[in-house]
Amino acid sequence: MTFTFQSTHDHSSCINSALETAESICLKEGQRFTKIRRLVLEMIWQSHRPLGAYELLPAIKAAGFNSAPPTVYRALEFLQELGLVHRISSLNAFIGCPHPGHQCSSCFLICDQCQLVVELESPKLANTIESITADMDFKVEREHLEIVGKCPNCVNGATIEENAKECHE
Amino acid sequence: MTFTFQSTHDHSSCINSALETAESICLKEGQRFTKIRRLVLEMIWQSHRPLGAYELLPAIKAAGFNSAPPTVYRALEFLQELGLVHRISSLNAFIGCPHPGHQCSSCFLICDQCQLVVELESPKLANTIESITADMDFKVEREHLEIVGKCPNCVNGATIEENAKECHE
DNA sequence: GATAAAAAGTTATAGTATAACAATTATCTC
DNA sequence: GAGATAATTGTTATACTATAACTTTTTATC
Repeated sequence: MTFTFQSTHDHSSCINSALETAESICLKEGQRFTKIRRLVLEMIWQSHRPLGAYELLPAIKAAGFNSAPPTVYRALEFLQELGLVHRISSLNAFIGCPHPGHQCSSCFLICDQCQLVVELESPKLANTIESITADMDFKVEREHLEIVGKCPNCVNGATIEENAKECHE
Repeated sequence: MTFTFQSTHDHSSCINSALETAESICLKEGQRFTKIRRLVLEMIWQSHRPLGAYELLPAIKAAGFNSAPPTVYRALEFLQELGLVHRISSLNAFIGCPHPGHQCSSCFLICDQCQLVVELESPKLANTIESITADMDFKVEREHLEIVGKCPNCVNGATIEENAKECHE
């Protein structure tokens, strides 16, 4: 079950399934899921909050790898190209994709209080984009919708600490 | 008439109307439309391509002002707060808003070949966002949709130079 | 004109990302 | 398995983007 802000959420299964999916996608694409790449993806999936590239460096160093910026940016670039990770451009930060391989237009719901982010696939959004661009000959290659606001937990008065303690650590 | 990738487009009227609108909005809001702010807005409206903050510095310097980064970032922040300018986060660049004051959800059509950008208001997008978020208690504060691809001119084989020569210089 | 508030000047630095080249490791071919 | 090739990682340096903090100047208000 994909994370959608609910507290009832088995996060370790998020991590495991993300790693397994990544492994099979790499296999299918003939790409190597190296230790650094796996480590970076694992770090990113530690939470449903986007992480900055520089926040990943300590873990890389701790694991005994070179921890200069190119190391992490290379891994992130690789993961993004396979659709395993997305960059939230307004935050200069990266988050795991819950449904890599799907093509449907997706959007990001970003809570500006607790920083949790949910990615949703939306056929309706795909339609909207299609209808916005169709009558003007614009050829869409990719799209990125960020919706910023308050997540259900924060709307209902959860403290940031409570939210952090829940599933989405 | 708002710019929508057409070549038949009186660009000097774009600039003038943007500056006049800005002036009246500042007046209404009790804000000062200082020379630096006007200059920055004018520079941004020189084209329908987003400009990086550092690209604005030479013009500021040429006009006799201090051209350290804070100067331009302050002006940009001011203009953004009044809705006169938007930041295209995936490009770290800024573009003039063609319809400041309106609230309807807007999106950016970004040509990755000639760099022209069109901002469109879309009630349909507003609906879509509403329907995505409504049934999950997410309280929307703002949204930002970037659609990247090829604009009609580039789809139809215009060279970048041709496109640059047109209205949207 | 004195005072307060806003804007702009100035210096320094934080944060994000990539270029370029060297060294190492994995893969492929024979 | 040895050598050639390609992919990955190490390493150093630097470019690009943005803001903090404090000073000076300008503008508005009394």
